[in-house]
Amino acid sequence: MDKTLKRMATMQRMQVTGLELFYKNGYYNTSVDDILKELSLSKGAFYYHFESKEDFFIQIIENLLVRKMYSMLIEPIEGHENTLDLITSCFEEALETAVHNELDFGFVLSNFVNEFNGKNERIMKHLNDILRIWEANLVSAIQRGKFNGYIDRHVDSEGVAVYLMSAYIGVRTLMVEIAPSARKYRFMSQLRQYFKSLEPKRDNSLNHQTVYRSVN
Amino acid sequence: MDKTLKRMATMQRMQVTGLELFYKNGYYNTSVDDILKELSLSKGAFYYHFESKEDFFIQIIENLLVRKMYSMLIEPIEGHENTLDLITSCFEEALETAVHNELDFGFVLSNFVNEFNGKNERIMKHLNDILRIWEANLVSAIQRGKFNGYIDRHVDSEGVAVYLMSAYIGVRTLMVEIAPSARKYRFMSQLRQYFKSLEPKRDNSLNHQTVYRSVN
DNA sequence: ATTTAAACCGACTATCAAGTCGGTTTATTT
DNA sequence: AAATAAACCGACTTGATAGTCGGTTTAAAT
Repeated sequence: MDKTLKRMATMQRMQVTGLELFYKNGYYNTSVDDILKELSLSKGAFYYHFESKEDFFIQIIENLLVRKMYSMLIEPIEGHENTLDLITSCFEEALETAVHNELDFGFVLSNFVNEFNGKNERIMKHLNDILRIWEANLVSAIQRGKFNGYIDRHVDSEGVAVYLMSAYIGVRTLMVEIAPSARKYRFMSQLRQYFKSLEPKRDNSLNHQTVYRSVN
Repeated sequence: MDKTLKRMATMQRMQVTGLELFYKNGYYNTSVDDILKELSLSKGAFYYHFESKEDFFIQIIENLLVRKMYSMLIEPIEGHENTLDLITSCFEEALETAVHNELDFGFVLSNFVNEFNGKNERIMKHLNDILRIWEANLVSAIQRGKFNGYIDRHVDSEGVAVYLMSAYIGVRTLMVEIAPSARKYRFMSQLRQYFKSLEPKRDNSLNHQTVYRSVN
């Protein structure tokens, strides 16, 4: 095998397993040896490829977390259809993977925010960057929704974005132990209820209302 | 000083400082010595009063966390006035203490849930108990609101409770680093918007039909 | 086949943290 | 004042864990 390929493959394996264990047990509670044991690799291999445990983690953020966030929570809401529908099914899908105990990267992110807050400034910077991207993307989705007539013009886009992120992060915390599936269902119902209240008021513009109805 | 009093005083001091440091740096990232150093006490004193670090933490939960949760997030919404107003001002107040970097016990709780989830079953049991109490209390508050005519009868009480807890826990996670005050303000606005949608509808069953059908 | 360097091994060091324990101080009782 | 026990001290043990480093294996290049 090509040397560069082998290098990439090994690093990739380490990062994937690393993320799994870091998420499952926490960063500080997972030793480098834990990861290496899982892969039947040695300390030497690890420190040949990575400078330090911290450096390793930052590479995981950049290579895995960021990409997954994009594909799961950012790209799915970039279309020009009804924004609220897009966000609804995006959240629905992300929470469904969570119910099945798969990695839900939105939560992985907030989980790490909790763990590193006030402890590791360097890592926090990377995590906050992703949060900001997520927020910015939601804001522009809301604005698109307003422009296209799916959302009332008087709605505060930033406010909705913060509220959505809050709700998502929070429900994932609540889903970790108690009745994940039931809580997901209840959460999604209330989210729809909330979204209802963001739709254009009748007195505003009948045109957009019709657009909405036809799409629905 | 009375022996029993001295004992209580020392234990109390240890627990208060312990909670502060555990919250700030995480449980696993805070050593018993860190706490003792802060208080100019020794290992001997600690293990004279507590069996282990874990036992110490559970006593903190029972003596400090539970009580504070009650006084900050449970008792304030127990009245018979407009439930939605009660919850609004309760959250408003709790988030305001958070803005000023004081201990916000709702978040302390969810923070610990994140840290111990999958790692320490015994501690998780205690934390989940508190979550359940919070939830049950919210549910009965919503039901009271329905009974008193402040909330629409068709609203799903459990759903609203889960949604509220989610939103609260989530916004606190988001407030840890970026623009806490602005986020609090935006969050509260959207919460009010959401609450508006829970108020009784003037013309009854037809509207609710539409609401529930749009769930697609 | 030989060379060379990347990839990997694993014993070792240094450090830190939980918990132990024999001894000392402090305050109460008699 | 002496006796007694609670409260506290701090050196020590035990067990992790991050990171080091000299040595070995593997595979591409010549």
